[in-house]
Amino acid sequence: MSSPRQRYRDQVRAEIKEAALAQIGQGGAAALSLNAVAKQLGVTGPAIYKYFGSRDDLLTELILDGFDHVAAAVRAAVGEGTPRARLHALAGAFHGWALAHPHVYQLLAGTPSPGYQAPPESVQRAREVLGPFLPVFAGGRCGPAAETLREEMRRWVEEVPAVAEWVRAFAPDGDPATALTGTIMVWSRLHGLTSLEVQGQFAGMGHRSATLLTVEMETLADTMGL
Amino acid sequence: MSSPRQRYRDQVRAEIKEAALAQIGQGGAAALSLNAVAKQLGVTGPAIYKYFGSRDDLLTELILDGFDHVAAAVRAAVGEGTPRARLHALAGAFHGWALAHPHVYQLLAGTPSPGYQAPPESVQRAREVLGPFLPVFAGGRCGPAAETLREEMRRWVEEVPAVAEWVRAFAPDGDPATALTGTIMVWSRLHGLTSLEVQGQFAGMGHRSATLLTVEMETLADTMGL
DNA sequence: TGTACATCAGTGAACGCGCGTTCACTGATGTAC
DNA sequence: TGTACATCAGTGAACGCGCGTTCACTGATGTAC
Repeated sequence: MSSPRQRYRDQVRAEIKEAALAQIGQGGAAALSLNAVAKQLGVTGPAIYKYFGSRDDLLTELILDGFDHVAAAVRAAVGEGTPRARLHALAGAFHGWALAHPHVYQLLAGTPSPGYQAPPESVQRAREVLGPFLPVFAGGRCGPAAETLREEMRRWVEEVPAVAEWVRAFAPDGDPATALTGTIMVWSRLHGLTSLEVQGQFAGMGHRSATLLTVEMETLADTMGL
Repeated sequence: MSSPRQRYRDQVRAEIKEAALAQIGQGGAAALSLNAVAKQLGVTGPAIYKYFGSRDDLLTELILDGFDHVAAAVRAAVGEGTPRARLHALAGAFHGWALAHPHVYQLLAGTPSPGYQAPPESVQRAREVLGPFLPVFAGGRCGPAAETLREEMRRWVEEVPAVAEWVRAFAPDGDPATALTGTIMVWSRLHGLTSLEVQGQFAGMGHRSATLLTVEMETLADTMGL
């Protein structure tokens, strides 16, 4: 049970984050201004410093929150069924989340704003997002085209213990290199179509975004022998 | 033959652009400051206004130049051979250009900076970049997975005359919808892996970027029946 | 239940900063007779 | 070849702006006796 003061603090912190995200939504991370956030909450600028140490601290927290949110969305789509069906479910969750929160997606995956240093934890968080894809591919078999990539993944997983651990945590069975190969490819494809769409580059184009997503996942499933 | 004054003007304009690009290289478009550019050229801030109407004018010219450059790089890779080989050549040119000019690539394809309005010409320029891919796919045949996407492309090309013209200009023979399907997919895949790489997300990963590119193009060629 | 004290959210003034942009000007460069 | 004039690149001062951040403060809220 938290004290009333703590409860109030938490609530104001949440309101600050919300206003900050809204601001990022129109102008990117560079448009985030503490003074503007304060004004929107009906408060003077310095008041923010009671809740966040600095502008960068706020930005960092927004980014880590974003990773947690998308990771939760993907995790929630984990289920039963054929590997192919599971791939579609996970990809749909990722893509759907990004479209629902385009500003946050750009914050996570877009160009970092000038002078901002991404926190080291973000690598770990990104792995949480992609982790659920690993077991989907772990039981597959790479087609001939993907075999060269698998070879490189095999070396990677052998040389970097943290990667081996990551794969083991999500996909204890099956071949780690195959799991990584599929996951890298799904990441690249998802990011490609999602970021083009989130940036409005598909605007006025005659396709529904879900169609491209489906095609890309379907062909990836073929390649990975799912 | 241009006058000495004109020649001098052109040279200074080029130097300004160069310094501006270097600045964008470390900090994104939001880090572009006219005063800083001027200082780097050993000149006071207002002098820039003799050459560019405003900061946004400069940014616009950099973007349009960037499109022209990447379009030229792709065009230079057009050649003979099987469709599959031509696809690899074009994709390699695109990807290679992006890696050689990561700042510019992010300028073209990344999050626009706050308050900046992309010029309408940029749509036309982007079509010049992707155009050479159209004839590669025009003679292909979509696999079953891509068929739904092709159907949407068929409607698009029927409804938007500018798109039909674009396809006809680059791929007078073959099926326009198939050409568009392959081109959209190649765009999405290229942007995905290129932007992840340009943003350093693949850093410390055990794969050479060319491998992923090759695999993605190889599997796309399979899907499109090349 | 009432009083004394500690906590702490928020204020308002101030700091230095760099930004884009304007304006009247100086002085060198080029042009025309 | 020399002189008068026009062009125009660049200067320096100034504008208003919003930014992140600090600091001493006020006043309300919560706590302890």
